[in-house]
Amino acid sequence: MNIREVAAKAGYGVGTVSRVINGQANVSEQARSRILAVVEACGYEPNSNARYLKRREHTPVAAFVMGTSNRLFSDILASIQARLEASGEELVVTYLDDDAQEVAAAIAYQQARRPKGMLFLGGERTYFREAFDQIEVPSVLITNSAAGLGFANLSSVTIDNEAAAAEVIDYLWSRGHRRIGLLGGSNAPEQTAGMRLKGAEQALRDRNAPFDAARDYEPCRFSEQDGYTALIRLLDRAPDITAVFALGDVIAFGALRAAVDRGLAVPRDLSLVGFDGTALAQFSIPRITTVRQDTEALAQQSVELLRSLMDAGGEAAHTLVPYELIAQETVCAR
Amino acid sequence: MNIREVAAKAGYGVGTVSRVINGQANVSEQARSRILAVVEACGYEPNSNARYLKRREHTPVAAFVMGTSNRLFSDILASIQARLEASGEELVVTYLDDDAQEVAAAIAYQQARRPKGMLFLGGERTYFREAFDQIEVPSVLITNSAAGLGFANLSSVTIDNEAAAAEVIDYLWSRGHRRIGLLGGSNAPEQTAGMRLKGAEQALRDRNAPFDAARDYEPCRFSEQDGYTALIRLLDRAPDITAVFALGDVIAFGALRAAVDRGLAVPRDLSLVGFDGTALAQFSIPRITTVRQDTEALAQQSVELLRSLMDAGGEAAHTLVPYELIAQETVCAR
DNA sequence: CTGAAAGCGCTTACAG
DNA sequence: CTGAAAGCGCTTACAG
Repeated sequence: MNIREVAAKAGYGVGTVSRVINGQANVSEQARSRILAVVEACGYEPNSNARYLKRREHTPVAAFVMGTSNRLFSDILASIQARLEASGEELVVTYLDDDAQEVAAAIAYQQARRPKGMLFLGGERTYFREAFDQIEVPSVLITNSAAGLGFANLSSVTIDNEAAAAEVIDYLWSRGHRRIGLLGGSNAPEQTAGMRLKGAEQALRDRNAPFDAARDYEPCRFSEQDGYTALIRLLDRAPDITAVFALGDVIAFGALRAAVDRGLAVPRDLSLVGFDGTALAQFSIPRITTVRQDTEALAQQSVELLRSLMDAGGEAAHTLVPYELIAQETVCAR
Repeated sequence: MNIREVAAKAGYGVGTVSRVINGQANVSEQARSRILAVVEACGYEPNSNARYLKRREHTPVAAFVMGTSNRLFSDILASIQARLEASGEELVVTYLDDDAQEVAAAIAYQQARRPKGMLFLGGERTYFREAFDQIEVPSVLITNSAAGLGFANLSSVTIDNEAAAAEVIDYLWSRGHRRIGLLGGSNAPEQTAGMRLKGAEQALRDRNAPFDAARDYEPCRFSEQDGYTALIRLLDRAPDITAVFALGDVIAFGALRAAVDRGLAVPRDLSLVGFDGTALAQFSIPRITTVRQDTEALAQQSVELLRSLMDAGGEAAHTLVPYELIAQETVCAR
């Protein structure tokens, strides 16, 4: 079933059918209703390849997700998809490795499929700075800031990762912790987790805390298993730490299990803070003290920013959404 | 940059360029290398809309995921995407509500985008029976069986949900539990969770257990929060149950938290079994006794079945992958 | 081995 | 308000 068959059945030309389908004004009521009836009866749907080819507009919005086990990202993604769908936009999701080069993947994707827009869930500023100039479509970086990078087609929406991480350190410090371990992400300087690492390190340095990254920081990917083994390694190396700040809930969740398996009571023997405020932290036993990111706000803002960029004339903007340290059950005073 | 420009730069016709790009044999070595050089230099990538339009082959493989918080599905999905990508196939993911009509969504999608193939993560046999005849593209149902439905273009790969659920009941029974509550999914008869419900109910009936679905079963969606509130409702209604079988880990995880908040020690006061064998069960405190599904096998088989269906001549097949009841820390004897 | 031409299914000026 | 025609960027018989 194609547009010609619909036109024939309805007794109009294909141009008129096209106008009806696309809701254009200059069509008679009679033509509209007759054509709509045929479309309805046949269950006709326009071929999107032909449509996009003609409009030179191409495929749907593409999302690149860093890491496959990050619950925060699935939550945001589901909300973004629902919002996009509400306005008739499709979303194509590509999962990348934690340490993949997201911008390189996006460049290849852009060439092949010409998406309307692109969304990055997680990302490293360094990669954007170096290669994003090859990206022509409207894009939004989510959970990291693109401010200062100077790309007219790249907006961003994020919490202030550095400040939030500093607040975690402040919180632990105020509870008497002096030897604090850091867990997760990589030390790639400008990755989402890297920004948190930076904020935490700076806060420790501000307090003249005895922090030595080589000993007190253990990088790992965003998965429970990686968080588990990373904490084991960290404890082996720095057994005197009294608190651990995991740079993501999924890591904290694995670390919590590792601590318990080591015979450490949390928080009595070891305090633990996560990051993201996902269901993992909320339903875990004990509940994990964490930094809550508002996934709905993140999703809503990203869609809005993308849309503004896609409408000609929209300018890149960098939005900060609020975060909140939620004191739950995995930190106690020293 | 389009194929005509490449042809002009290389000094050949567009037909020859097309043949080179598509790796066809009947091209001279000289033409191939000259064209490849131009392609390389310009970073040319063929426009996929035009390509798919022409080939009448259309867009990439589409996956429909039932529910947005189901960790099992994200695990399978990541593995499927990696496998597809290895053979140059793209995957487009659509998240649906737990209770959406996946086949209706697929029909609309098929009309609009003509995917090469479709994958369903979760699904209800009833919907397939009623409407799948409108689907023309090769498809695979994952985590539920399509055996007996008789569609030539629908394969399936799943564990035996009924048998696995019966085994859980058997296990709880052998540990002395007589009043067993069931939690999660809907009573839609042939949904993935519904199959488990069916197997569990049958096993209880086989033992003449005093099971009354209206009282001892509480449906809910696949999320921690829903599992949490569902267990509360179940316990309010049937306070004498000694064990709960949650039809998914994500539900069990929320239920575990609810039990503890109610002052029930798990497993001393209440035993709990999950389903799926995800990281949630593996890292939870206590570790949740669960039925492990082999996500890698599920992913590998689905891709294989889909590929066989896409290669002309492939026949629909219905594969059962093994499951394993993993006794962990949330069940004790009565 | 190669080029010229038709056509995939749409949308959009252009006439009328 | 409507139709006929061009053209989006490819692939693929068809000649040569």
